[in-house]
Amino acid sequence: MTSIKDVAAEAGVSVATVSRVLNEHPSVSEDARARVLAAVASLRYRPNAVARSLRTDQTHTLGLVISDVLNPYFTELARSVEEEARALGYSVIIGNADERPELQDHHVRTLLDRRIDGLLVSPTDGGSPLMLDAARAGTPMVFVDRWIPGVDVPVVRADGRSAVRDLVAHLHRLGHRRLAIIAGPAATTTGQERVEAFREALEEYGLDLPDQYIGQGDFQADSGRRATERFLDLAEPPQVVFAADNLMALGALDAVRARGLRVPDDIALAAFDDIRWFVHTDPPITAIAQPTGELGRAAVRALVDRIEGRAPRSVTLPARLVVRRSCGEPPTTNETPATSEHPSTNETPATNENPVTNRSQS
Amino acid sequence: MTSIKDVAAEAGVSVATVSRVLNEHPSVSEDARARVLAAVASLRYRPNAVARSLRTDQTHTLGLVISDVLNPYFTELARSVEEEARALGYSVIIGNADERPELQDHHVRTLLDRRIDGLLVSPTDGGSPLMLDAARAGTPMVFVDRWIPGVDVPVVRADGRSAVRDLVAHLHRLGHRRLAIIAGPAATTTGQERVEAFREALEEYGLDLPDQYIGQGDFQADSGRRATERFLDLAEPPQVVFAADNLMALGALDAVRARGLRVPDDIALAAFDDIRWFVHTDPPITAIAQPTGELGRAAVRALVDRIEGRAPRSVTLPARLVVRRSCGEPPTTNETPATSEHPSTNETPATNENPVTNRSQS
DNA sequence: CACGTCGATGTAATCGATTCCACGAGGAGG
DNA sequence: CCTCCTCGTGGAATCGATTACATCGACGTG
Repeated sequence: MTSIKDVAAEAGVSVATVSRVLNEHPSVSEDARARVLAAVASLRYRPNAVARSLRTDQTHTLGLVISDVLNPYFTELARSVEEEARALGYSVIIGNADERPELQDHHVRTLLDRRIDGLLVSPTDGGSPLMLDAARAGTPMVFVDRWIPGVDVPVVRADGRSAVRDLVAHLHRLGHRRLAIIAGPAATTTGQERVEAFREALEEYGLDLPDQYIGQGDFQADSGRRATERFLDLAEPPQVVFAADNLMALGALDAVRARGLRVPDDIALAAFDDIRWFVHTDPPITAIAQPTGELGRAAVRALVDRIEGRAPRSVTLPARLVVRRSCGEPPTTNETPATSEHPSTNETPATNENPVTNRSQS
Repeated sequence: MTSIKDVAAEAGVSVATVSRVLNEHPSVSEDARARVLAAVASLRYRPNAVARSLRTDQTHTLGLVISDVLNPYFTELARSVEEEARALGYSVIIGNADERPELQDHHVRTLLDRRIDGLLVSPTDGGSPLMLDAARAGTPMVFVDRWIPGVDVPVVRADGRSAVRDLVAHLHRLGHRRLAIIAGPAATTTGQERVEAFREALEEYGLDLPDQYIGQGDFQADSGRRATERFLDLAEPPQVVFAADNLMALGALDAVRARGLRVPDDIALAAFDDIRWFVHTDPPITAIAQPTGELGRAAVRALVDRIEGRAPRSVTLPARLVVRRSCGEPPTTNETPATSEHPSTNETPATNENPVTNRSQS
């Protein structure tokens, strides 16, 4: 590999001068600069980022540890994170935790070993000592989507509360009274919050959320299937199943289908997280859409602010309800297919406009 | 940050001894080893991977440049790549090219700057000078899924030829005679091959593939929609649309639906690349499934072989037809939902067993 | 007893960059 | 004309590891 010494030799200057040219230091003569650039070009020299990082103690790299790459929500998040980071001059290394705390730890450790400049995490659990230590030790860090309470780290997330209320209003209006939820792991904030929001919304309508209508899931399709089967085995099965993420909704769909039942006629289905495929499932699925792309970008901006010495801000954006047919009513809005937009812009607006239903109370 | 010097001081030995303990060099006394390990633990020391890489000239990192992360096929590929790499002691940095050659180049450049040990690429185009240079310069490299002809780099891919023949047989048996294809970019091997395989299979049945039945796509949903609209505008529209990847199939579905037409009654649809959502679309979509996970793993093994001085092998695995209802016939096999399998093993077997249809000629 | 061998350890060179410091030339100002 | 400052430049230290080489003591063998 050609190094800065080779360039210096070729250009007839010292390595210091080469470095100055490369870093756009002002005091370099026009002559020297030209010779260096010529040498760089002719040798096809590229600076060794490893050496540079060692010296400057910065890698211009962000770590992103997400819970599950196969979940389209996180895929989209990862994509927007990379995009914004690139715009700000950073690279991103993605670690996929697969909802497994020990894998999450593995990635956090590897990323810290590589001396990434900052860490974006969507924690799978309540936080390992490793991660908490890193946060306390001053590693620039931002939580995205999920977070860990009691840790002094900015959080960028969506608030689904109002959208969940819209959903319950919608369901109530359609005559559904027995509503069940497939929850995420209790160790995650999103696992808890969505259940709470759901319960609170039900209370507004005088509805109860009995324990047997709370399925325990782990954000994976399989758990959604099992929880749904259990619901269907009840003496009085729920009329609606609300899955706390898109994969569990997929599993629920499997379970319903395996019994020869139909959505929404026999049982209604709704999901947290909207994904493009929901437009084309049988039936199209009513879902709560997060402003995924904006979340990713905001998270990167917060992290980079922190890294570059500015004060990072926590951000909470609203989610919104997208009504389709899986709960029983044909959509009243005419929806443009998600795929009709350009891929790089196909995300749901952050505004909470156009809720299909007005809530009956505040 | 605590460095090896701090550990040495704490343990009362030299940095050399610390390094030896950490690298399991045999000639270290039991006493010194114990003191070093104690110091490492009490200081929570972690070696600086950047410094280590600079000295040893290896990063234990692979680069993976894929065409489009939002495409579930590539997401799954990326996941299996990371998994196998981790098992072999490597990390993976993913670069998403978004089907844009200049972005692909950006990522290749960044990865090379970081001195990754090897590169896994699924090229979006015919190959930029940058990538070709890197290959010639001896950067360990392996192509996965797509490749660039005329470059001496091992290729790990699926052969869809026989599955495409099975598909055409299936379509022919259902009485379809006017078959169209939405092709991928001509600059990609998969873009070309799938059209060729399709044409050859049609010829076996005495069928023609007129130019107007070849839609030009770019592997993105939007192009699938446009191509399908053009098909539907023809005086004699095709009876079947075969999309060369799953996103274009999604676009095709959009287009058909926007016209108020139904699949398969008004027009049949099939896709290359099977994804779990195809089980639940309306209707479930007949697709050609690649052994995605096995491709990823084989690619990593080939690359690591190359890196560690063994001879890498090109690998070609068969794809297989998965019949669902989108072409007109209820499936004759009872399909287990994709989500019933454990997420880490939910991939299609590499064998070509169980084709629903026997071809009428070889 | 002398010498060679081997195991344990430390010193210092090295990887490829950045950057502090010193130095010389040239220009401005007194 | 001398002094001082600025500009351009090179030498050398530095980042945190690995590793070649030197050293030294203990031990086995002739």
